[in-house]
Amino acid sequence: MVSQVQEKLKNFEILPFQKELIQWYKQEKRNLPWRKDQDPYKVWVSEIMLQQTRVDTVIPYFNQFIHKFPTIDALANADEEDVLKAWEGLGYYSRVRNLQSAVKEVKENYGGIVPNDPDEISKLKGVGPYTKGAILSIAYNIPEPAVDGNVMRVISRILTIWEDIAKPKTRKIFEESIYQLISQEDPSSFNQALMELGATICTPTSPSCLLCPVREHCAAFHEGVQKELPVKSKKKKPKAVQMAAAVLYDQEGNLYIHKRASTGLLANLWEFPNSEVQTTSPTLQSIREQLTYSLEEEYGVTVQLSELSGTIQHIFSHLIWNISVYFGKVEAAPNLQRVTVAELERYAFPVSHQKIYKLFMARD
DNA sequence: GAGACGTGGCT
DNA sequence: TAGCCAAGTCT
Repeated sequence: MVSQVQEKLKNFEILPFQKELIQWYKQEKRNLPWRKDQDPYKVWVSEIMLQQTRVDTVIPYFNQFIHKFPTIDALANADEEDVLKAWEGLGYYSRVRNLQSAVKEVKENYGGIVPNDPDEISKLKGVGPYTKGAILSIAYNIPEPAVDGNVMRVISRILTIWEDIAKPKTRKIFEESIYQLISQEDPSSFNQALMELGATICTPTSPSCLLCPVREHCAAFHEGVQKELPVKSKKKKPKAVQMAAAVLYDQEGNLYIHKRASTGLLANLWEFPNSEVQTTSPTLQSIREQLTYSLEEEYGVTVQLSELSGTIQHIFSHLIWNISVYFGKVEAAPNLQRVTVAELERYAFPVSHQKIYKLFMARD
């Protein structure tokens, strides 16, 4: 495959391509908050936030995050609670736990300076091949490829690469291509230009080829196959899971919440006590009975739950939660965290449990 | 290497 | 609507 790329690059006008692409980028680039300077820390934070996440979603999170944690030192010294709270609603929460862990590593072992060595930076938690290349090129102007979904889409069209970009090994083909194509003078602009082009012109479904600054270099455009590329195999459907959750409250209006495990789904976030339930159980227990039993077993809480108060659906990338929600008045719940409504806003909740809380607040 | 890991927006 | 997507990484 790599030799195929070499073949395609034989008659490719690399220098004009670089020049036209970079010139377009410098003229048309969006004014984004992480482009105000080249601070490696801010570049790093932005790259982690942007993983699998839209620019428009990231902008307000980035601004608030940098306001709260302006430096490596600030983030290294912060409480994880506060860090997760700043990430609340962004998803893929291990990203920020890894980021804080890596920042501590940089503070302790690299004197607070983000390493500019490919092997050293790769050792940091949460820094994979893409983020490595992005930080090295954008913050340090080192000619390393930063191959994300945009770059695979753009390059697959430019060079008509028909490999399935959903396969992990395919990324290497694009990295090889970029090593050949990347500007040695301005790798930062080159890499960002490729991503910018993918985000604004060379889009997935209907690319605006007539506006493209490098369409004359694009094999897919010349062959009229830009909409057939890139090739990407389909992912399978998320699996539905039946859940039940209880909003427990007491006489004083306190609520009782639980901190999730430190690994796996939504790690270290807070939630209302809940349980997965069987809807196909041979004993045919009702969901409410299963939840009552589970509250007793898991949290030692004995409670008379309300009738079904509502249902929430929450769709993750790999599963679907259908949550039956109940309310319950308790005297106390020793194994759960008691909080006032005012205190609740200091705890980070996944969106699914924010929905549950809204249901509770809307009760009459 | 396939699956886990979130969320909200778009077609 | 159901599916796909958006600047991936870890296990």
